[in-house]
This record gives sequence, C-alpha cells and structure tokens, in this order.
Amino acid sequence: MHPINISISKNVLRIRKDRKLSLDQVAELSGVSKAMLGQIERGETNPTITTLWKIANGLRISFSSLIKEESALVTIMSKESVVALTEDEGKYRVYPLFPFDPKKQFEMYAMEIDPQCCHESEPHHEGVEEYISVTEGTLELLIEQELFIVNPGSTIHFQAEKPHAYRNSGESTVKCMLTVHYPG
Amino acid sequence: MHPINISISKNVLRIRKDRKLSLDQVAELSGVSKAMLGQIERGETNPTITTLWKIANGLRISFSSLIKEESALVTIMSKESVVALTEDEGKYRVYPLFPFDPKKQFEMYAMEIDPQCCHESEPHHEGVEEYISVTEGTLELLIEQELFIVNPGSTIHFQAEKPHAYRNSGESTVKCMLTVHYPG
DNA sequence: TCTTGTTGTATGTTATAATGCACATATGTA
DNA sequence: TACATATGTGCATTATAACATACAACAAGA
Repeated sequence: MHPINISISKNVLRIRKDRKLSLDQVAELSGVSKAMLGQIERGETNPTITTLWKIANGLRISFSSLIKEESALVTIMSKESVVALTEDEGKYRVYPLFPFDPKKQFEMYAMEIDPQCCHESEPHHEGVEEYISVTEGTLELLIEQELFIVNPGSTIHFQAEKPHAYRNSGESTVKCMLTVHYPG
Repeated sequence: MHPINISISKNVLRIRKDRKLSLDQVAELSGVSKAMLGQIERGETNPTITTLWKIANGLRISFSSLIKEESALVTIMSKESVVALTEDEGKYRVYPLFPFDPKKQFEMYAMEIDPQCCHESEPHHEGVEEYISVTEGTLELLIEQELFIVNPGSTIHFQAEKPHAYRNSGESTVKCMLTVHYPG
C-alpha cells in the first residue's frame, strides 16, 4: 500500500467526521459506494483518479486537500531502514533516506564508495544541483574532466547536469551524504 | 471517461515530449509499464492514485502539475447537452451546466419550475450563497418564512444555509439561472 | 425487551486497471 | 537490400477497484 493512500485515508475520514456525516451520506453526495468509501478510509484500497475526483466534488473540497499530508515533526531514517541500490558489483551503494518529494523538490541519500571504485553518475536535467558532504574517507569528484578533492567534514556543491563521476582512490570506504535538488 | 483524465493525459504527454523521453524511458523512471503509460496518454484508462504518484515521482514533478488543466478560453453549455435532475414528479428540473469546480468554488445550473410546483431546497453548509437570475415567469422564493418575488430580468442573492424553497404560483414555467457559491 | 433505524464492516460479483509480450512502423547502418 | 535498434500500439492475462447486498453492532424509543 502506497503511503499517499494513508494520507488520503486520513483526510477523507477527518473531513467526514468534522462534518458529522455517515458513509451513507458521503456516498449519496459523491456517487461513490459506501463500501468503497469505507475501504478508502481504512486504507485498504488504491482509489482511481475518478473516484477521488467524485469524493472531492461531493464534499465540495479541492483535490489537493485530499492528497496533502500533515508533515511529520520528526522523522528518523537510517541506512538500515531502507533498501540499498548497488552498482559496480556492490562497490557503490546508495541508500535513499528521503526519496523525491514533489513538494520539497529534493531527495537525500547516504552514499558509500569502496576503495578503487569509480562511478559515473546518471546524467541529470538542467538546473539539478547536488550537495555532497563527506563524512569518512576522501572523495574524488570529476566534473567535466576537472578533479575536485573533498575531505571529511567538507561539502561540495555543483551543477549536476554536467557529466560527473565519483571516485575513491584511497584505502578505506568513502561515506557521504548526497542531496539532490530539482528546479521548481 | 472523466474529464480529469483528459487533462492528465495531455499533461503527461506534454511533459514527456518536452523532455524528449520515450514511453520506455518513462516506464523505467516511474516503474509504470509503458503499456499503461500509453493508455494514460491516450486517455483510454482511469489511473489509480498510486500509478499517478509513481509517474509524478519518476518525472520529478508535483502531483498537481499532473492534474491541472489549461482553462478553456470558451466553453458553451446548454440544457440540451447535460442530463437533467428532476424532482417533484418532473415539475422541478435542474441542469448542471458547470458542476462544482474545486478551483473556482462554485457551480452553475439552469433551473425550471412548472406551474403550481413548490420545491424545498436541500440544506446547504454555512457560508454557501446562491444567486438566482429569473429569465421567464415569476419566481417566489421563501427564505425563513419570508416571501420574495423575483421577476424576469432580476437576480436575487441570499445565504443558502437558511432553509428556503422555490415556488411557482403562476401559469407558465419559471426559468432561471442558479449559481451556488461555496466558501473557500 | 422487542422493535426500528442507523451505523460501519464483510462478502461475492463485475468491471476494469495494470502488466507482459508480441507486433507494426519507422529510422538508420552495413 | 538486409539487418539492427528504437518507438508506440494491440492483445491476452492477471490483479484489483468498485459495486450491490447482506450482515453485525449499537442506539433510541415504545
């Protein structure tokens, strides 16, 4: 079950309760069966756009008020809690801590590069920027043939639409935080 | 097929073409099969929220940019082009010309009331307002026991959360335009 | 207590969203 | 021409959204 349906679930339930409506009444207003409404409120189903549209119209509310989620005050993520994406035979590992959020326009990864590994990054769109904070080891960053050395404690910022590669020429694994920002 | 899917269809196609991506590439980015993407772009299907979410994330765009529609410059609606809602044994007819639009917060109906018909309106929420322009016949409007006479060419405006009824005591059918406005 | 009605949930069926694969149509290359 | 690669569409299958109906839990009266 996709997280967005949890948000929708909460929103529909909250609005219905605020207005002191029964499932039958909302079914009458929206033209969606109360069985379906119940499943949506319980987060047991994955509604179609049309169904959600009917609900928004029936309740006289905007589409976005159904899909918005209350921002969690605190969220703690760790490498252990996510599934790593590996490349270069496991020598290059990326942990998506905070995947792309359309509202915030960025995503955050933990990144690990084993010794003697060089990883060419996927090309990005125009306006995309990266921020890399190195926590352990020394990262070598090649941006358009030019080499940049990033030591632990330092953060580098660059335009990611240019071809670039991450390299670890050292003896120990490089660990860093990668933030990717997308233009509005 | 619900109109909103036409908007989604156009948006996905436009964004994909702008970025010069193939269906295969978008499928790779979003995790949605290219067959489904093709159907969505052709407006042949009614996608689920989760599918749309995957597309928005894959393309790194907001949810709302998928559902927004370019406002048509001109739209002509008539009673003949919509399905009437009838009550009071067909003596009271409502034609939803412009159904509720969450963005605009109002809806517009054509309304016809045959002679000797009195129709009690559904109760509305707080803050809802009605505007009624009479084009033919004389409308009698009862708002909280009080009687208002509306002649052709006149428009009446009132708070629709108060109990109200439409009445035609004349000889000919009353025809009017009804606009309902909902609070933001 | 026995209705009577109102609420939300559970079930079986139908409609259809979503997929995977095969196909057709280019477009370029040897 | 023959071959290869990439693109969008058509089709059969599977998964599941949506519905109609029946059911269970609870409440308010009579």
